[in-house]
Amino acid sequence: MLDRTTIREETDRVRWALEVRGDDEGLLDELLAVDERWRELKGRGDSLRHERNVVSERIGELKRAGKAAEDEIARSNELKQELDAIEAEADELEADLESKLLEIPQIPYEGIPVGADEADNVERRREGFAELRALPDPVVPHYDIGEDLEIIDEARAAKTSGSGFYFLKGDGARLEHALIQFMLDLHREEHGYHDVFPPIPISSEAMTGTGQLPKFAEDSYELAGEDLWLCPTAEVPVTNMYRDEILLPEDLPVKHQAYTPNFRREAGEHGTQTRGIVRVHQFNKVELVNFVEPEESDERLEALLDEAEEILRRLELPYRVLELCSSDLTFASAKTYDIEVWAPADDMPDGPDRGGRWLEVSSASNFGAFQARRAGLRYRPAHHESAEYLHTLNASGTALPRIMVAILEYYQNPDGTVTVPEAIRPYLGGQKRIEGHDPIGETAVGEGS
RNA sequence: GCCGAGGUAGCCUAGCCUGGCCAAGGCGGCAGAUUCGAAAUCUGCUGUCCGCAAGGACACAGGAGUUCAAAUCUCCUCCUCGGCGCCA
Repeated sequence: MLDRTTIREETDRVRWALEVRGDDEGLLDELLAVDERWRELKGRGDSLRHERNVVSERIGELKRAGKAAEDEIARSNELKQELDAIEAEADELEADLESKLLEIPQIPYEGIPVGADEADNVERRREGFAELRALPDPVVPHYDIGEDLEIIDEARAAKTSGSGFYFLKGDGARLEHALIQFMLDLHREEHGYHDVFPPIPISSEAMTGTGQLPKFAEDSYELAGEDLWLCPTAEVPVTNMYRDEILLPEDLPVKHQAYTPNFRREAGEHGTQTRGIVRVHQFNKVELVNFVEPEESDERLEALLDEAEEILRRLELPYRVLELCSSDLTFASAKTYDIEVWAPADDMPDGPDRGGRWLEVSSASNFGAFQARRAGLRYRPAHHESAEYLHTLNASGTALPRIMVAILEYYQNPDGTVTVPEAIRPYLGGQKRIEGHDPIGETAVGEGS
């Protein structure tokens, strides 16, 4: 969140932020009005409390001297009544202020593209298109080839969990494990990341710290009867693990990575563009989380993007990099790059000129002090007496299902098999191709045919 | 889940039984004095909020209550540690 001083003293910037994000500015005006009233009451309450303290002290003196203090006690009780009324209203206003403040988004960095919707995102680069593999014509979509090879099973997942879930089987499950391990190893060995495996149920407090709550409660799964939510992204537990702590300069930069399953309700997201496993309720992801000193965050975002891109380069998957425009930024982000992998099968109107479509596999964001302020993430700079909020950043490194989609489509062969990208063969015992075969076989499905 | 002990400032600790006299003391950090410079020493500062300021309010895990007055008494919640139980 933004701090109150920013809201008061840099109102124009906050207003600009709401405007370019396409958010309602009414909230800001309400907030300012509430703040003004609150400050007035705060002042009155403070002076009443001061008087009460003086009177109380006097009572103590009188009693110790063995004298009567009835008048003072009466005065004190009177003050208490007045104070109660003022405090009741002030508390109410304060709570209102807090909740409004939590709904004011991060101010985007100057210089980011200003735009009305995702069409205004700016494509920065395309990579990996110089030497493309020879592709079958037509390319079989991942949901079909996944079923043919018996490695993705949505039908059976419907029996255990409903729609929007899938089983990975045989080489599909092995490919998933291989990709996870490959990503973790790469980031650890070459980018200096420290591994973390966090708890998956997450408290409301932590969800608020990174900005998922209170505004986006409907996006996540809440556990019945508990104040806990299923992890929507490892960003939440990993960013919150140092909640209310003050880190030392030598702790920085913090570079943590975590593989977790991620759970999202994705209410209302159905249609042809979401067929298969591109938009599901549960998916695995390796997340990169960074904490840095404020002056380093701009540079770190570029480095973070490069670290995430390295996964695509090693897997030799063609992709592009977008810089998100103001209205497409997430709530807490000041600047975001998206990495979209090329999935050649389904021709979409907004897809690349070679056909197929773009799938977002990573989003690299600089949150500035926005999350740090909410979550109480501070550090004590060398030669300074007071703690300061640090800057948080994160990037997916990367999301698994869409990488799987890209591999199944881009690496497929005319004979219906899929070549394993060289970078991950060591994780599959040297295996070069995925040829399918579920030992349980089709007869066990029992579709009634 | 049961029993017990705890949670005080960036860190360590006292105060709690017996309510009031600024949450004492130490470490660390900052500033000043001293010094050619440093060490040592001394002094001040070292949380949040309101206020132009003077100043004031708040803060002892969180919340509620008792009281003229709560770190201190009462109740509830959370968390940590130890023991018992259960368990992949």
